[in-house]
Amino acid sequence: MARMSQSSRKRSYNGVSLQAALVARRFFLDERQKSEIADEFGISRFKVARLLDEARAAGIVRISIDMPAEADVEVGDRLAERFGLRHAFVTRVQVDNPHSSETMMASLGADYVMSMVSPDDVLGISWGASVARVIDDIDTLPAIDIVQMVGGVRSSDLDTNGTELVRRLSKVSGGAAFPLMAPLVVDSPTTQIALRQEAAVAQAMNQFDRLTVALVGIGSWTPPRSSLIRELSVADQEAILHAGAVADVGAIVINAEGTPVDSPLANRTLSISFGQLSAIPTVVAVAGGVDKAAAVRAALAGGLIDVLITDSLCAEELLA
Amino acid sequence: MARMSQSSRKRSYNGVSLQAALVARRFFLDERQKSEIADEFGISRFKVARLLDEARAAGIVRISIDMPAEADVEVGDRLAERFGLRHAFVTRVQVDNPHSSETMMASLGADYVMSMVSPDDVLGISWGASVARVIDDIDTLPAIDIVQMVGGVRSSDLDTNGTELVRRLSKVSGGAAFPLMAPLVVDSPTTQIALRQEAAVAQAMNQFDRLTVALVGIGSWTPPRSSLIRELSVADQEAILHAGAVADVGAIVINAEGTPVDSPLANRTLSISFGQLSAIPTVVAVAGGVDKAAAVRAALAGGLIDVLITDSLCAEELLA
DNA sequence: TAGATGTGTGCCCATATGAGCACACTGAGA
DNA sequence: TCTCAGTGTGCTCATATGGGCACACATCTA
Repeated sequence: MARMSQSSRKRSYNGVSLQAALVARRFFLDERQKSEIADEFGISRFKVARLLDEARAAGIVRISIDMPAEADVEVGDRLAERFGLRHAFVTRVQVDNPHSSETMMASLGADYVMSMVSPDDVLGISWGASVARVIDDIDTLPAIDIVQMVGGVRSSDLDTNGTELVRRLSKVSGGAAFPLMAPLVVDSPTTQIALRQEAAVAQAMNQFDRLTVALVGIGSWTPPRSSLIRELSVADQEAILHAGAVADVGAIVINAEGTPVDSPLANRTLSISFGQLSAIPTVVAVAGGVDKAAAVRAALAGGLIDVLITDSLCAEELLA
Repeated sequence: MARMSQSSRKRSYNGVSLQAALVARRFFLDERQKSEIADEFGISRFKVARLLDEARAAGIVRISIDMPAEADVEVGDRLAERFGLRHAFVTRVQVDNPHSSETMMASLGADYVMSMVSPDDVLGISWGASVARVIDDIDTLPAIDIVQMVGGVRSSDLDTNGTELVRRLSKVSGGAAFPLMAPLVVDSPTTQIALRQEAAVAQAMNQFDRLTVALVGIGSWTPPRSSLIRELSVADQEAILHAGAVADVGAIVINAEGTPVDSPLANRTLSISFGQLSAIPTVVAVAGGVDKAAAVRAALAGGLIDVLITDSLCAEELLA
């Protein structure tokens, strides 16, 4: 209909016509439809679209999203891109209250799991303080099955025990619970094989291949910040460290490249294997603090993780 | 696909989930498509749309448009709504430089005319300083016809003379020019009738019914701020004032209600009539200053104007 | 003057999007 | 235990929107 003069010189404010600004206002602020705006200004809807593009390109339209102050989304995105993660969430560590980041990480992790889990999913969980805190914050879930991915441990207190966590979560979900009623580490491969065949144990471990989502922590070996270490004899610890251990995920110990180390535990643990964990479509890892940076980097290198929830201290170290 | 837990309690930051904020960021900042975002977060595109609605409703998404600092769009909108105008543009008067508003009004008016005129339009212009300044700023136009709507005047200087303005504009447009080669006011109705039939005059006046866009000024009678007044004998002035004159548009004199006054000029002017002006789909009026407020209000009351370009002084008075 | 080139425009058509609906699940009350 | 609003969900289908194209016009060049 209305055809503009061909070479209409643009009287510009910030590089675009006043009209572009007016159109942008109608569109973004008044939320009118483009064709409606076109009618109002007597131009074609295509022109409206082009003016909007112009306005955005020229920076006339400024959009900002209020993020929770505690979440540093920008750094999260950088992390995600750099390490090929689907998502990375970074909580800002407050200098006056270093513990707050743990709370925030838990909250973020819980949010994420609650929002992304669908009724067809099967959720596997490992153990440890970080995982426990996330689970504490999960208060609604579809009726999905919950599977314990690593055996029980001695030293961890009852609350962060895998079996206890499975029970708590399945209560929330209303789905089936698959606790792994066996120690994480046994003394001999024979015992391991025997236990595997126990109905109660097999029932849980048979679920590993069905898992679609996993929630895990990351343990560090250098420096030692891992609940796993405390479960092992000194001899085992030394052997594993000597094999190049940098991190553990579940009970899988990996080196700096993210590949499993040659470890005396190989046939003596009752827990999910490297291959099985790798096969899970969505592995969500929670780990924060400078100490854990090397371990997290190893896990990232191994491609074990799809979603990372961490804090700014760890994130900065990873990006450095 | 992914169906969320029914009563998922929203862990809220500013009333909406963190997820909503993340989705909003992807959509508004990264300009991704909703279905794309849905895939990324593993939710349906409908959910994405709803999260976006939520986020906007909660005020998490803040959009601002950089307007030229001189244009007070908000007041313009209030004016437009209050008086049923299609558009109203208001320039801010700078206290240190009161003349700047005239320049800005001219620029705004020129912008508007240039952007809204299409090749099928026929543009009519009146006369006066404001109109002249707008026309000075018009530097591109489709090849449209330009018609002079009011006859020539004695007192106005050559530059703001209607005929001169028509020539200038038609040069820019490249279309036909229809100057009105006759005095605005003649002494007797007989002369008026005679002139009307002159080919040169009739040629222009026959265009009045074809006009689709008009650019006019508004003259004030109380207080007297009108070039028209200067064209009239004292006797005429007094008769017209006595008849309730408040404003003139072109050579049409109206009262406070916006209806034409009983005037001795009725059969003695060579210019567009009230009815003809009212019939023009888009009448753009340019007038600013506190002095003109009453006159502008009258023109608005009469529904003579579709688009108003004014300054903040006049606008405030109108809205008071 | 004629041709070449560039820019801005509306239009076609595949695709993205929104309104309203039907359904599943929850939680309260009899 | 059953029923019955209330709420949140994905789905259908009409509508809004964007990518790429062809065309008109303006400007430049020989």
